Amino acid sequence: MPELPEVETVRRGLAPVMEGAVIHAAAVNRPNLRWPFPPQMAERLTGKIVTALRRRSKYILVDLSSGETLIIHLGMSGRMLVSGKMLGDFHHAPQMRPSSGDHPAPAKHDHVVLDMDNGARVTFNDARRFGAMDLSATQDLENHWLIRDIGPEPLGNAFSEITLKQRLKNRATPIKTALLDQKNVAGLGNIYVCEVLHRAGINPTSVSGKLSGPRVASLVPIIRQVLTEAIDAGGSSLRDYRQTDGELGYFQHTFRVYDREGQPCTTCATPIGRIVQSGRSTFYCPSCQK
DNA sequence: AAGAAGCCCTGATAGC
DNA sequence: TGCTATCAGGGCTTCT
Repeated sequence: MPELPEVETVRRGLAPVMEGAVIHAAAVNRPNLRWPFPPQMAERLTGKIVTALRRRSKYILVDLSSGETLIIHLGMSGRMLVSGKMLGDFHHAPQMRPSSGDHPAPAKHDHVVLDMDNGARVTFNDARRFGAMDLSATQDLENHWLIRDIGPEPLGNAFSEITLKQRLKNRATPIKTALLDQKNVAGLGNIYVCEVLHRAGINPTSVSGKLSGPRVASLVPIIRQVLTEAIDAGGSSLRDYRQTDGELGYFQHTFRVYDREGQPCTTCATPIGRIVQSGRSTFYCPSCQK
């Protein structure tokens, strides 16, 4: 579920409580998520200042004063919970130091817990354990095996009509599958690919390499728009989440096609269809998307 | 080489 | 009620 907008929302929620703060204690409650944690992960986190929180594709990057970066992927069910007495005030007064305590009881699947020196607690909970964490030298981050093959950030300058056309040229794979491929463009998942193709009026089964230049070009601003709208929706929900249970990243959002099989298309009222491509559900309007 | 299927993992849900 | 089958999906690995 977490795609680029959800991950960005989580990053923004974590930044005020983590940036500039020291990781006072790190609890690593199991040896692995999808892959083993790096050696001595707790020790390598403890006592380090979080100098910056960044995002690359669906990865959250936690830069540390040690020169290492903690790479976090939420996978499918990963969640971040922020707790602490001064929860609602971190953003405005990050220098305040609430007393420790005042955290919810440990929950099932709380795999990594970071206690910051400002009293905030950041808990990574992931039922399905498709998530991942690793440590990399910050300098070498771009060469990390999880990151090195990822394509351009869709909201950055490196993503353009030219690069997308280049990537799709001569490709026999359906456009749905191509947009899901992180090498072509970073951060899109099943939900937003479906939404993008609906807005673009492109049938998900269209052969990538046979789409006309203008149609491929039209995808670029639509991808940017869909992601930006979702990030904005997430951002506006941050405050609400912090005031309630501190859970980040899963906000109320309505989709035009995703998970709406049989329901009327918002554009033409034709029932939304569902097909399976590369083992994943694709939702689309058989009438609008040709 | 490219494309598609397989796999990991648990919880929610549907069906019996 | 309770069990079982199915599905969800990011992204690496394996197969064709």
